[in-house]
Amino acid sequence: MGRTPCCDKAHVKRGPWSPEEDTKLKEFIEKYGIGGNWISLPHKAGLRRCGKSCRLRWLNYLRPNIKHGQFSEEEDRIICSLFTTIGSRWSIIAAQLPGRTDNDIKNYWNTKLKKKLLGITKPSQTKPRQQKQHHQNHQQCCLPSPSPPLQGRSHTTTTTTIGGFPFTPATSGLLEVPYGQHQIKESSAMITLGSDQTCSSSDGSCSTKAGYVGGGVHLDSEGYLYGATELEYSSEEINQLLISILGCNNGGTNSNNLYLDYPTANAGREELEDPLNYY
DNA sequence: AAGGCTCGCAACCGCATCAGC
DNA sequence: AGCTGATGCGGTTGCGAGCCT
Repeated sequence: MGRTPCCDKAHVKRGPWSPEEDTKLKEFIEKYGIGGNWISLPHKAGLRRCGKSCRLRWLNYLRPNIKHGQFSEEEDRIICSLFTTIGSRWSIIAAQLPGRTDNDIKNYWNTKLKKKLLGITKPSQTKPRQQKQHHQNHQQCCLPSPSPPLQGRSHTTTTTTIGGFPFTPATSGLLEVPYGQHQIKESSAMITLGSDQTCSSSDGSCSTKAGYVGGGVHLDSEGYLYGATELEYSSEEINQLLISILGCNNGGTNSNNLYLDYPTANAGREELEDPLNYY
């Protein structure tokens, strides 16, 4: 009945790691690597710990080049940008932030960023605790509204406003969004989650893109956005995506028209494949 | 000064996925 | 193709530290 436990819980130590255990684990791994597999490692290293626990401790704390401490503003921006596009896929987000672990980012998001960005102010008898944080101005950045990550894709053809821009869905071809004078933030353009090529559904041509932002939208080197043809978004989803890519403040400079060309091939499809499966 | 409360973070848990047989 | 063990991942929990009354 049930699954077999990964280790004998009665005979392994749990809870916080002691400095001695850290040293043992670190020295063992530096000398022998993980020595075959994580399950057998604790025994070989002379630790009374579960293999999973050893792995976690190594990955999240002991591994070289782990960055601890405050997140920079740039890191904040990358996190919220990626969260907006791909949701809580912490390992993917962590891969974009050298030295940060998925656990770190998850904790940071859950305890700080989420509250900041969504403007959650818990009714409380007491005054909010003084934050050790260095920056206070993130409410204006990245998340326009407290909506869930991209999911349950829906098709829309209504004219609306996204990111402060007039938004005009057209009927054919490729999603193409001229930015005008808006600069693409470099880090967003460098995010790479999937193929670096997209193909036009209208003429069949393919081109290499400068960046793959996730959620099926590509940036090319000239500042154009391209949506993969198999994807569709509601205007609200694109709104989130663009705000996260363009940065915080479009500041009402809304003189540029954005055009969204939906591939006609997908017209009428009730349910589309989850684009995240393509990664 | 002490007790209560809140927050942040390390660690745990269980499910999903991968890899080898 | 199916089974089993190992690993990866994301959600959740528990504890310690700091703040408030």
